[in-house]
Amino acid sequence: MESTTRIFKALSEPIRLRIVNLLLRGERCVCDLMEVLTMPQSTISRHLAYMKNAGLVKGRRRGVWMYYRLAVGNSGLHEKLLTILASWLPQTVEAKSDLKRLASLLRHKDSSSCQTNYPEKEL
Amino acid sequence: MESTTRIFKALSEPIRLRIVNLLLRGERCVCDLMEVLTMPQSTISRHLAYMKNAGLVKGRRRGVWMYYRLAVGNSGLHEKLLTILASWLPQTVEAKSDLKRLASLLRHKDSSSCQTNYPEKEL
DNA sequence: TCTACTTATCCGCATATGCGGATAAAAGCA
DNA sequence: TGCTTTTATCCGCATATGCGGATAAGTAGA
Repeated sequence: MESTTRIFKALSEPIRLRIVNLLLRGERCVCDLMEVLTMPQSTISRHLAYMKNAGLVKGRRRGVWMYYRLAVGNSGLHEKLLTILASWLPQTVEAKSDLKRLASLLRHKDSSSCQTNYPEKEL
Repeated sequence: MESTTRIFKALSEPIRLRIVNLLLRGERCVCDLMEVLTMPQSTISRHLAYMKNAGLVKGRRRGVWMYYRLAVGNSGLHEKLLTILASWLPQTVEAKSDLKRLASLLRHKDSSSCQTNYPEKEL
């Protein structure tokens, strides 16, 4: 029950729900997240640390970049939560506008900056 | 999104999840909740006020007693949350023991004290 | 109205957490 | 090693929230 309330806490800030929304489309590095969400890097990293501690996301280092992705649900509740978030989040105005900004960012990004090896889901 | 994070916050304390669990079986007055959860009345009332403010529960006064019940989900997400909580909560040890204590309380309760008019779900 | 019972709110206190600038740490490259 | 880039953590500060005893408010009955 404690681990469940930690997940709920991790979902209790709008900015963190927006991060979840972005990670639903694949892993992202901190620099992309801060650009899309237009928040200072320390703020983004702090939220990611909080979500990681709650078991909501996982991080993978690749060179200087840290890529974060959603952790697969390790309990029935966690898994179902991700499912309903995946169906609900994209309807929200914040999510839609973030995804637009992300798509534009990926289009114009310098190819020498952070890239993911993983196939992206459609934006 | 703001209203959603308020619901998540309302679900972010173990004691509040235990209240949700009890309310899944029907409405309950504050005095029953404080007895089952063995917490002081001010603590129970404070949590109920928080949950009510988040739209998670509703209160109904009947004489001196206040009966609280789960609010029906007014958004798709809210509704789905209640559904998965209803399937997950009863599996937890805390929920099981609370339901036992509730059943025993209802058995031995003085019939002159608070009663509900609504049919109870099976304990 | 006075009293008893139930619940809501207030109070002081402690902790958790948010913010964002500043600084430290990690990694890669020359 | 020294420099650059990216990310993590630290810092001081402000706010939110938890706790439970004390008190206020609401209700019913004598």
